[in-house]
Order: sequence, then C-alpha cells, then structure tokens
Amino acid sequence: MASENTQFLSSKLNLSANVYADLRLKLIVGDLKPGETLSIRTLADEYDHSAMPVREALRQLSSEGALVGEAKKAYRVPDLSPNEAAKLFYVRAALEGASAEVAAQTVTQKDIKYMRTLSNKMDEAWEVNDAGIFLENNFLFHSYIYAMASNTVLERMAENLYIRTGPWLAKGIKNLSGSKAWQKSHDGIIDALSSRDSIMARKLIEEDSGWGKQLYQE
Amino acid sequence: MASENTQFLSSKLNLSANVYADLRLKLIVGDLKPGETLSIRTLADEYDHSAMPVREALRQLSSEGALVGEAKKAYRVPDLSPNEAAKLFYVRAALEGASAEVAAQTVTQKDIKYMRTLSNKMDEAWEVNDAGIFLENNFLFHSYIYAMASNTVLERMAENLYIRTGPWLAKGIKNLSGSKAWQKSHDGIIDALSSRDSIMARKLIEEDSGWGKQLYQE
DNA sequence: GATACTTAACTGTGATCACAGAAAATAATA
DNA sequence: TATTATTTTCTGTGATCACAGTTAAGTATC
Repeated sequence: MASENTQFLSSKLNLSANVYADLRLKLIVGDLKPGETLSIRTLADEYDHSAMPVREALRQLSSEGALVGEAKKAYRVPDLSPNEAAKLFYVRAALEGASAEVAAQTVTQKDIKYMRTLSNKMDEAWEVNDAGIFLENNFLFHSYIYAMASNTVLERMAENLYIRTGPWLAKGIKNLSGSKAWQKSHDGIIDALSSRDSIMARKLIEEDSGWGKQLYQE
Repeated sequence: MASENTQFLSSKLNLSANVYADLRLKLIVGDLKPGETLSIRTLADEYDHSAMPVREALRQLSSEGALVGEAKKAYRVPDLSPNEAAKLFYVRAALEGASAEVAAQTVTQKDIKYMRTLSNKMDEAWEVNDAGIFLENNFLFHSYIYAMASNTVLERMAENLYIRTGPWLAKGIKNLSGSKAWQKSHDGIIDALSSRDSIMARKLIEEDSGWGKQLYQE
C-alpha cells in the first residue's frame, strides 16, 4: 500500500496529527472507499493508541468534509453525487488556475525537472495498474504547482479538495486503462510553465482539473 | 455585543458545535483580538461545560488557521503579517469573484432587496461607530453572494477566510471614520448583479475583497 | 534594587470511564 | 418460516484525571 508507513514518517508533534496524516493520505490515494465506515475504538486499536487521538483526527476530517458523522453513528466516507463532485472540481479549477498563473512567473528548471519525474512515476503506476500510486503522484504533481505559488492558504484549501475527491476518483479508476489523456495534459502544463506562459498554464490546468469528472460520464 | 446569544441560537447537535459557532462569530466580528490567548479550562468555565467540547472547538479552529496552538502553550489568535493578510485576501478575491459570476446568472429581485437591507445595516452601524455589527453585516453581505452561487464548498472556504481576517480587520477599523468607499463599492456590486452583468460583478467584487488590505497601508 | 534560583500555577495531551442513542443479533411469537 | 420483540453490541459525546512541559510568581542571594 502506498501509505503504509506514513504514520512513522510524520511522528513529530502529537498522536492526533499522526493519525490525521495517515488517514488523509489513505483518502487521497483511495485506500478508503466511499461508504466505508470508521469507528473511533476500532481505529484506536489498529493504531495502538487510546481513543483520544483518533477521535480528534476523525472530528477534524469530518469538519473538513472528508468524512461525514451524524449524531451517534459511525463516521463514514461520503459518496459524492455528480452534483457535489462538480462543485468540488469547479472550486479546484479556480484555485489551481490562480496558482498556475503565479507559478509560471517564478518557475525554475529544477521545478520543471521535478514535475517531469512525478509525471513519469504516474506513467509507471499506470503501466503496472497501481491506482494508489497513480493518484498519490497526481496529487503531488498538482500540489507542487500550488507550492510554487507560495500561498499556503491556497495550498491548504487545494489539499482539502484532493482529500475529498480521492475516494470518489479511486472508485472511478479501479482499472487504469483507456486513453492517457492525463499525460498529454500534464506535458502541456509543464511546457506552458517552462515557457512562462501564465495564461496558457492557467487554461490547461483548469482543463486538467476537470479530468476526473469524466470518469463517471462515459 | 453582536454574538452574545449565539450559543443558544445554535444549540442543536453537540456542545462542541455550539462553542465553535460562538467563537467563530466572535472572530469574524472582532470580539477576539489578535494575540489574545484562549485556554481550554478558562473557556470551559465561561461556557459552564467540561473541557472536552471547548477542547474540540479550539482544535478545529486551530486546524482551520483561525487560531494557532504550539506544543503545550495556550491557543492564541494569530496576528497577520502584511504578507499573510495579502495571501488571504488574494484567495478571497478569487473565490468571491467566481461566486459573483455565477450569482449574477440566478439573482432575483428578492435577493437584491435583501442585499440592500444588509448594506443599510452596515451604514447604520458605521454611523453609530459599532465595528462589530458593521463587520458582521459585511460578512453576511458577502456570504449571501456565496450562497447565491449555491456551491457549499465555495461557501465554507470563504467563511474560513472571514474567520481568519476578522480579528485583523477589526484591529484596523476600531474607529469607523473616513471615506465610505465600501458603500459605493457595495452599491456597484448590487447594481451589477441586478442587471445580471456577471463580468462587472466579478470585477467589482474582486476589488471590494481587497478593500480591507488598505486599512494598514494608509 | 536587580539578578538568579526555586516554587507554584497554568497549559495542551493522552487515557479512561459512564452514558444514551443506533445498529445488529438473538429470541420469541405467530 | 416470516415477523416482531428483546437483548446485546457498537457508536459518538461529555466528564474527569494524571502527566509533562511552559509560564508566571515568589524567594533568596548578591
């Protein structure tokens, strides 16, 4: 699994943050399925912690819309309606477009090289049919554009959108087949950034952001 | 005070949500000052609850960037640097502009009327020098535009930005004097929406979003 | 009177328990 | 056997405590 050792990598501050980070990645890469149920005590056993850290992590994810939690029922990974998914992708396109526009003005050759690496990793994952690694690197690719815009506010909000669309995306691409439209798209984005064409970068990113939506329209 | 009875109004689900809602509004309207310190036990006494609900509310606000909380020190209302404030307003302009563009396509006369009401309340608050009510209605005004776009994702993110900029804004407008630039701006927005001019609405909203920034540049 | 040291108060964090409502599993009834 | 009733298990929520750092207050030392 892609996120197996995350909880150890991020063992810095408190336990709640570790649990949160672990679940966060599991959502992004699709290790948690829509409709799947998460209970405090069960997870506490798995992480070998008390209930408190898990409880706080789940509440945070719930407040971010990554999980839903009614009254006294178990937390659940929400399944998105087409309408809800469209809203998430709409916001993502707006935020990501703005980021790309800024990023195009400060991008370096080192950045370009790193983005190509990520794109290659996505391709490798695609070939061996590993959706988890594919989504994780796709997330890293887009994250990097946000990071280049050096606006942490933007970055955090974008990440939230990936957490929320992760399970839904993973459901749609269980088998990695069909056209590699994403690859052409990413190549174009890299080229636009490389030539510092901020308008084109914005346009292409906005188009690429909507890519996932088509998974359920075919 | 503007938010005195909020905790009773929102006494629906659990106590944590009540505390969160109360603190949220206090931040938006400037009842909580930058640098102000919030401790779990102290607030628990004030709300006459145990530590748990307050603890969860503070953690949530912290995860949203509305409060900062290092290691084992008290939570604190962050004071924004000019750079940080600029980032928040940049994102706000992007989100709000997108909202206005959508809102202009579905706005009704009833909506227009309500927005005029809010703008009038702001004017009244301005005249009697009540910054809290002024900011609260300003928030409601902009919130309404988000609501008209009927994108809850967008709405939630925008609200977060108001929570985070609230204390900083309040600091800058302790005394409501000087030009009423905000009024002309709001009138223009209402007119643009009323005539369904989505491009103009977007433009004016983006300009208005940056209004607060000027508080510290004069 | 100012500085260094010690003590006390305060802080978030993790753990544990009691409780009431929801869900699932079992037993009873037809 | 199908349906209802009951019990048992599971759920988040609120409360309380112990702990280890942090900050503030107090006290001694010069």
